[in-house]
This record gives sequence, structure tokens and C-alpha cells, in this order.
Amino acid sequence: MGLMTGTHPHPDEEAGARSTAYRRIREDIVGGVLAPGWWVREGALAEQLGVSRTPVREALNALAAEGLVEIVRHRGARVLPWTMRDVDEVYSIRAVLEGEGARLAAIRASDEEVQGLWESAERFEQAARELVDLRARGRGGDAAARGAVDAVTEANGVLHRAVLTAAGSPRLTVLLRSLSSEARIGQVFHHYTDADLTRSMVGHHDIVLGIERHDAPLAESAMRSHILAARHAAARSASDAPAPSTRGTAQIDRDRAREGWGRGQGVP
Amino acid sequence: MGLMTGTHPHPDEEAGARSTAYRRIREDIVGGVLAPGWWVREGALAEQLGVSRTPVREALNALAAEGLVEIVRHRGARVLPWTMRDVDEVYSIRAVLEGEGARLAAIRASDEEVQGLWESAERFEQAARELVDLRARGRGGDAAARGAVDAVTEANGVLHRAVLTAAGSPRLTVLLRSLSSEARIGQVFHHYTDADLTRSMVGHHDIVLGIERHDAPLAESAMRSHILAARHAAARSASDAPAPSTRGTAQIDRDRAREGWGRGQGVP
DNA sequence: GGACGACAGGTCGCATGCAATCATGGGACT
DNA sequence: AGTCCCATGATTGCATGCGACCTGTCGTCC
Repeated sequence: MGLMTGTHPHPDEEAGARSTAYRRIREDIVGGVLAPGWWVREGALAEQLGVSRTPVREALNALAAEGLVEIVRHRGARVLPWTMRDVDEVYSIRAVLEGEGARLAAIRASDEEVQGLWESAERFEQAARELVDLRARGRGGDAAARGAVDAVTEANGVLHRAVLTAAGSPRLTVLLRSLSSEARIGQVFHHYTDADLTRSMVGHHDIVLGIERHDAPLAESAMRSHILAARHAAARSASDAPAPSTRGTAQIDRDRAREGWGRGQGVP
Repeated sequence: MGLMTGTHPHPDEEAGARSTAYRRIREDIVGGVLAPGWWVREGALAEQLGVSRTPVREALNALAAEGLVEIVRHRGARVLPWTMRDVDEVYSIRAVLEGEGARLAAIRASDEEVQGLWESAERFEQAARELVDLRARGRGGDAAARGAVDAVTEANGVLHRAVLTAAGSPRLTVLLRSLSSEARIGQVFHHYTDADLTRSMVGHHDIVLGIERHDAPLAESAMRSHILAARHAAARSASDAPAPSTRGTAQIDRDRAREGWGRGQGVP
């Protein structure tokens, strides 16, 4: 019944050279191909992507708005570092924003939405158990483990997004997306212990329970605790350097800036 | 000692054609020159501003990221409506975000910052008293009242920004700025009753007190209450339609879309 | 030897041009 | 009369070109 404001077509789900460039550059940043401190040249990227500088430019502006790169006038875009302090900051903000989302969801969620939340929680639990089993069997080697972790990550994202949808507050969704949290800490479940996974399962259960019972304070505090608890595991994952993968875009390596990390950070 | 991430040069404080266009378009939107539902033509704006379409385009992208306009591929940018529901949503989010900011400020604020906060609160109080006096004398007619309200608005903004600065979380600042809250509800103090102003003064006092005492829960809840209390006055101010002012940019009026409001809102 | 100033290289910011796409209006057909 | 289709006009999306600005280097002077 509520009137919806217009849809918000994120570059993630759009066509066109700009969105393509946006996705590709973001992948390269979170994947470690473009390490923090490096300068991103419009021209080089445009050539690599087979497009002109214009869409690349607009993509970089979008990434700058999300805090992934920093644009210096007449110099270009530089990949920003991602420290443990950033992880802490993002998780603190996620805690309050998603907490508010859970609170609203507890107030406004329909029965169908609650049903969907239970299913999402169930799917997360399945994926988590599968990962635990895989580890227990010692086969946590490569592809299988990676796939299982991806499944957990996906199920987790689905659940959290479903809560936000049930909250009915598009701005919350937009703000959380612009935190680039999902993008940069997508690998966090690699560092989850079995205990962490169990904790997540219980947390999700409490959250959905609070929403089902329309108990706003319970839903909010459960979500807050859930995210704050996840912060520690995330901090662990922040310490492993994003390996300069060998995948594609090798040409950029030549453009590696001589001045990295040290300079340009403490500019007042 | 804490390493600072790069500065975040918002278009507000930058030079160049893009930032100029950004500021101008935003002013026209919040000032009512560009009413919700209207299509904003790149070409027309570029001609008016005396620049090319490129910087106008980038400015519109930035405004879309802040939720002021909506960009439809191959059709252009349309000014989004601003309903009472939006006000509610923005204030709810502000409550939790600025509450978190106050909490962090209570933990991390230095003595100098606390001193600055007291001064800001004092300045707000002065401005508020001046406005009350002006109204009591019945001279709340035009220019004087407008100036007094502007002073209150400015002092309020200074205080809230100072809290965020003391919080030491640049992302909080960025997120709040991208809410376009300051931009669109800058006129809110016009609708403040004397009681509202008094309440604000007290609220500010409690917030700063909580920060000074390093009482994080107090600071957080004081800030939350302060903003949630302000929501009602803000809702009042949302109801007055932004009058299609006569100021400048008259040419745009011809481009007024035949299709406004109704269509394109409920797209799933 | 160190510091200052001019020069060169390179990149960005903006202007302009062209093609793809969408909305609109008229006409033909049912 | 109503509906479908196509042609037309307008607008965006992207490509390209040029000038402005910054950085780094070299030469000169103190």
C-alpha cells in the first residue's frame, strides 16, 4: 500500500559502458588487482576496456562516492587503503543502520515476508552446516571450500537484504550499498571459525524471531549484536593483504605509482 | 597518531564547472525552481550555465547518488518528490547515525573539542533567543526573521558537524551528507515554535554534557531523542509545497513535463 | 652543495560531434 | 472508432579533441 519512490538502478544491474567499467574497476579493486595507493589512469583503463575515457570517468566518480577511490583534481583517482580501522568503522555503522532496518522490519513486515525470512535463515543454516562438514572432513582445500564459502556469503547477503526490504526504507538500502561493505568484506566468511558460523546462525534466528513477533527492540538489538559480533572475524580478514592477483589487467602493473602508501595520506 | 584516510572534497567546496553546476542545480531543486517530477535536460542546463553538457552530466550523476534526482537511461534526470514519508525516513536514519556519532564523540572527544562543542551550543542558544525575541516583538515579518532563522540553521549545522568531527568517523559524515538532509530540510527552523527552540537548546545541552562526561550511552540517547523530537517539526515543514519561485532559470519552465507525479512511481 | 626557476611530459577537465535510443504524432488497416 | 505501425524529432550515451594544470627534471645561480 505504501507509495514507493522510484527504483534505484545501481550500476550493478545496468547495461552500458559506464556500468561495465564500474563493475570491472570495482572488481579489480576488491580483488587486489588494483592495490591501495595506486593511481588509476582513465586512459589506460579506457583502452583496456575498449571504451572511451568518458564512461570510465563517470565510473570513477561513482566509486569515489562510495569511498573506494579518491579523486584528486588534475591528478586522477587513487585507490584508497582499507585498514582494520575502516572495518571497525563500517561495522559500527552497519550495526546501527541494519539495526534500524530490523526495527522497522519488525514493525512493518508482512506474514509473507516473515516466511521468506525464515526460509533465508534456513538456507544460510544449510550452507553453514555444509561448510562445517566440509572442513571437518579435512577437504577444505580449494574449489569445494571456496564454493561453500561463496554459498554462505550469498545466503547471508540474501537474508540481510530481505530484512532491509521488509523494512521498507529504500534509503537504508542505498546507504548500506554505498558503504561498499559487501564489496570489500565479501571474503569475510573465509575467516569464520565453526563457532562463528554457529553464532551467526543463532543470531539470524533471533533476528527473524524478533521480526516475526513484531518485537522491535528485540529485532533491533539482535541485529546489532549480530553485526558487532561479526566485527571481530571481519577484523581478522582485513589483515590479509589482497594478493596482487595474476588475473588479467596486467598492463596496469606498469603504471604502478612510485609513490604509494606513504605520501598523500596525511594531507590536511 | 591515527592515520587519516584522504580528505573528502565534496563538490560544495570545490572549483570547476562540474561543482558549479552541482551547486546550482541543487539550489534550484531545494529552492523549488525545479519541482519534483520535472525532467532536467542536460542541454538546457548547460546552456543556462554557460558550460558544456559534460560537467552538467557529472553533476546530475552526483545528485542522483544523493537521491535528489532519478536518472533513467536514455531519458534523462527527473527531480524526485519529497514527501512526509521521506522526511520521516531521513530523520529516523539521522537519529541512529548521529546517535552513533555522539556515542563515538563521547568516547574520543578531546578537551578542546568539548570546549568547541560548548561554544557551538552557546552560539545556537544565542541565535535561538534572538529569533524568539524577534517574534515576541511581532517583527517576524520578512528579512529580519529570515536572517534570524538562517543564523539558527547555521549554528545548528555547526554544532552537529562538530559532533561528527569529534566522532572521528569520516564515513558517518559522508553518509549523512549523502542523505541530502541538510539541503532539503534547511528551512525547517521556520516552522519551529518557541517551545521547539527551547527543546532544541536543552537537547544540545544534554548531548554536549554527555560527550563531556564521556558518557557514551547518555550522549547517544540524547542525540537520538533530539533528532526524533525534531522530526515532528520537520514533518510540518514538509507539507508546504516548494513554491515555483520566480527566481531565474525561467526557461526551464517550458520543459515542464506533461507527465509528472503519477507515472513512473510504482515501477516494481 | 643547495635552492630556486624554467621547461617538458603527461594527465585531467571540459567542449564538441555523432550514433543509438526513446517518445510522439500521423497514417493505414481492421 | 479503435488499434497497430512506422516515421520523425528530440535527447541521451559515448567518442574524440583541445587547452589547463600539475609533477618531475634539468639548468642556473647563490
